[in-house]
Amino acid sequence: MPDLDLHCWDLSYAEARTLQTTLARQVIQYDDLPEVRCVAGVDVGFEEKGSVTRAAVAVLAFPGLELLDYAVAKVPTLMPYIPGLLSFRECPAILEALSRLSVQPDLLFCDGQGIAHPRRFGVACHIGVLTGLPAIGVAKSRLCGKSEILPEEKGARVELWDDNELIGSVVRTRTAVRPLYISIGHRISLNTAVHYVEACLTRYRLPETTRWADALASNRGQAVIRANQVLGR
DNA sequence: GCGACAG
DNA sequence: ATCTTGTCGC
Repeated sequence: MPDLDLHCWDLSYAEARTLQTTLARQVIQYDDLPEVRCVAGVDVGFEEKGSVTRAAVAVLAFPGLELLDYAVAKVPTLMPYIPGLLSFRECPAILEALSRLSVQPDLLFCDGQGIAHPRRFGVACHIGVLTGLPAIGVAKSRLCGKSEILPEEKGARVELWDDNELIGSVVRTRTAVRPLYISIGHRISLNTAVHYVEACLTRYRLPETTRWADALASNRGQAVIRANQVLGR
C-alpha cells in the first residue's frame, strides 16, 4: 500500500487525478452494510463569494425519516470547481461536518456521483473510502456515461453505461421531472443503492435526506429553527 | 482540434 | 454552486 496523504487537499490537478485512480481500487461495490437504522444526507454550499465552503449533514431515522441529528461546518475553500475533481473542493467541509455528528449514520447520501465518474471515483466514493461509511452518489445531473431514453413516469429506471461498464442508474423519482443519477459510493450495490434512495422519497424529486441537508445548508435560519423544534429543544 | 463537463 | 420574483404548466 503506497504512502498517501489522504487529507492533503491542495493538490495539483494532475496529482488529484492520479489519487482518484489509485483510491478507486478501494471502493467496495457490493453490499457490505449493517442493518440501516439511520440515513444521512450531505449538501455543500458557498459563502463570501466562494471563499468559504459550508457543508451540512442531516441524519434521519430509517424508515421513518424523522430528523435525529444534524451538523453544519464552514471551512476555507482551497480548490476551484473542476469537473471531475469536485470532491477535492467539497470533502474537507463534509468531513468536518460528519465529525461533529453525535449520531453516526449507517448509510450516507452524497450530492454528486459515486463511480459514475471518469476515473470511477466521484465525491460519494471519496467520502465513503475516507470515512469507511457505506455511501451512495445521488446526482441531479450527469457527469459521464450514456443511457437509453427514460420513460416519463415515476419509478422509471434505465442503466448508465460508460466504456462498456455499468456505472449507475438514471431514475425518475417523480413523473415529468428531471431524473436522478444514482451510483455506488462505497460498500453498497447499485440495486440496493436505488432501493434506499426510493425508500427515502416522499412527494419531491429529491430524497428527504438531501432535502433536509439542503435546508440546513441554506442561508435562511428558518430551517435550523424547524430542526430545533423537531429535536424538541 | 471540438465539445462535454457532478456542484 | 451563486445572483433572484413571479409565473407558467402538469
